[in-house]
Amino acid sequence: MSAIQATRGTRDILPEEIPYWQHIEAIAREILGRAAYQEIRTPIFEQTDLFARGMGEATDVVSKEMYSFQDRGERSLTLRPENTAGVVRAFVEHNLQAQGGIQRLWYLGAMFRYERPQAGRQRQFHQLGLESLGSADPRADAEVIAIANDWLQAIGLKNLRLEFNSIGDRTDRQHYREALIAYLTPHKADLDADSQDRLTRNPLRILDSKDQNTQKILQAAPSILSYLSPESQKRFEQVQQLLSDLGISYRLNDRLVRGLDYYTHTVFEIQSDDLGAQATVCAGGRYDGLIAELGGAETPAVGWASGIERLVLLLQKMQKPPVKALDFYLVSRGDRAEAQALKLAQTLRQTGFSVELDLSGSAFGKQFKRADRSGAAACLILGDAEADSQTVQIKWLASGQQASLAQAELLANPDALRQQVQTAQTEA
RNA sequence: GCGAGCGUAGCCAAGUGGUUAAGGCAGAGGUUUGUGGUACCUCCAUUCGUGGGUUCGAUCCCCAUCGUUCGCCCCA
Repeated sequence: MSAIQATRGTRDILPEEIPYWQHIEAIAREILGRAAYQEIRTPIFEQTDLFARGMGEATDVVSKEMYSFQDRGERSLTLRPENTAGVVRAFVEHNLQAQGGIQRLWYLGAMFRYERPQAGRQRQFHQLGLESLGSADPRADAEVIAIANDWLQAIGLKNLRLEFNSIGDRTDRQHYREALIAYLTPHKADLDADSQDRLTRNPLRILDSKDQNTQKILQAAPSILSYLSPESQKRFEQVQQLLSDLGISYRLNDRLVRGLDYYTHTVFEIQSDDLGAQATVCAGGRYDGLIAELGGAETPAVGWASGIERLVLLLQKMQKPPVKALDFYLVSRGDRAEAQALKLAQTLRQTGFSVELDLSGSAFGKQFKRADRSGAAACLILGDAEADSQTVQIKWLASGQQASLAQAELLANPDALRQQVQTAQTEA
C-alpha cells in the first residue's frame, strides 16, 4: 500500500524552511506599513471570466495554465493564477474608489498555474504583491518600485537588477506592433518555430525569445521607444528621473514586454542570476485600462507581484536560517516532579518565557542531551527532591553553572531573569 | 504541452542478474539507574517510488505509471 504524496507541483513547507518565510513576510509588513499600504485578502477562487477579461484571452496563462473547474451550481470557477484581477474586482465591487484618494493595497497568498514544475516554479506558489490604485502620477510608478527595492534589500538579497521599460499606451503599442510585424515578416522563415507562431498571435513576445538566430534578427528591429507618443515619452522620462533621484539604479531594456495584456506605460522586472531559468523575482507595471475593463470607473493604477518561493531559494543560498531562541528546557523525573513540571512550564510561559517541556520520562542523562540540542539558554531540573522542597535547579548550558533556588524565587523578578537569559543567549 | 536526466532508510550515499542491500549523519537504547556537548557499544531498509514483463532468479534488464531535476514554452 503506497502512501499518498503531495500532488505534482505542490509541496510542503516544513518547519525548517519557515524562518525564511517569516523573515520575508515580517519585513514586508514593516515596509508596506510604513508606506501606508493596507493588507487585503481576496478569495482563492474567482469566476473564470474575471481572469479571462483581466489578463487577456490570448495570454498563455489564460489559454492553457488555469486551474478551472465547475462547482455544483455549474459555475465556471478558477483558482487565481495571479491576484491583480481579484484585487481590482474587490476594489470595484466595494466601491473603494468612493473613499477618495488613492488606495494602496497589498496581499500575500497562494496562486495556481498549471505548468510543468521546475526550479523556482510550482503549480501552487505564493506571491506577495501590491497595487496602488487611483494615481496616474509618475511618482506612483517610482514609489512602488522604490518599495520593492527597499523590501528586497532589507530582506538581505544581493545582486539583483532592475530592468525597466515603457510599452506606451494602447495606441503607441498598436503602432509599434504594426512596425514590428512589418520588420519581421520578411524574416519569417528564419525565425524559430515559436516566434513564427507568435508573429500573428502576440508579436511583442518575440522580443524575449531565447533563440539565438531570432535574437540576431531582432538586433535591427525597431524599438518600442521610437513609437511612444510625446506624452508617453515624457512620463517615461519622468519616472526614470524619479528613480535616479532616489538613487535606484536600473537597466533600460526596450525589449522587456510582459506576458499579461493589461500593462501600459511602465513595465519592470527585478531579476537575479542565481535562479537558473526563472530569473524574475518581482515584476509589475502600470495598468491604466484594467479597472474600466473590469467594470469600474476609468482609474489609473500600478503594482507588482513577487514570488516568495524564489526569494526563499535565494535566501537559502546565502544565509543559514536563524536559530530558534528557546529560553528554557525543562527536564523532570519522578511522579511528583513530573506533575509539578507542567505547572512550572505553564507559569513560566504565562510570564513570557519560552519553555520546552521534556515529556519522555527517560533518564536525566538523555533529557540533558535533548536540552543541549534544543538550543535553550538554560535547563531547569525538577526531580522529586526539588518537588518536595518546592525548589528547582537551573543550569546555564553554555557555562555549565548550576544553582538551586526556590520556585517562587525563580519567578520573583522576571525582568532580572529575562536579563540573565538574554546574556546567556548572546554568549552562546 | 515538448526534450533529456534521476528515483536505494528522516537526510546524504555505495552497490551487484544469484542464498545476508556498504558506509556516514540524524534517531533510539546502553557504558553513566539525578546531569549535556567527547568517547565506546548495541539497535535502526524481509527491501531498493509503484505496477507489470523478461529470467531458474531482478534493486540491477525492458515497458508503463507516479514523482522529481534541468532546459524549452511561459511566468513570480
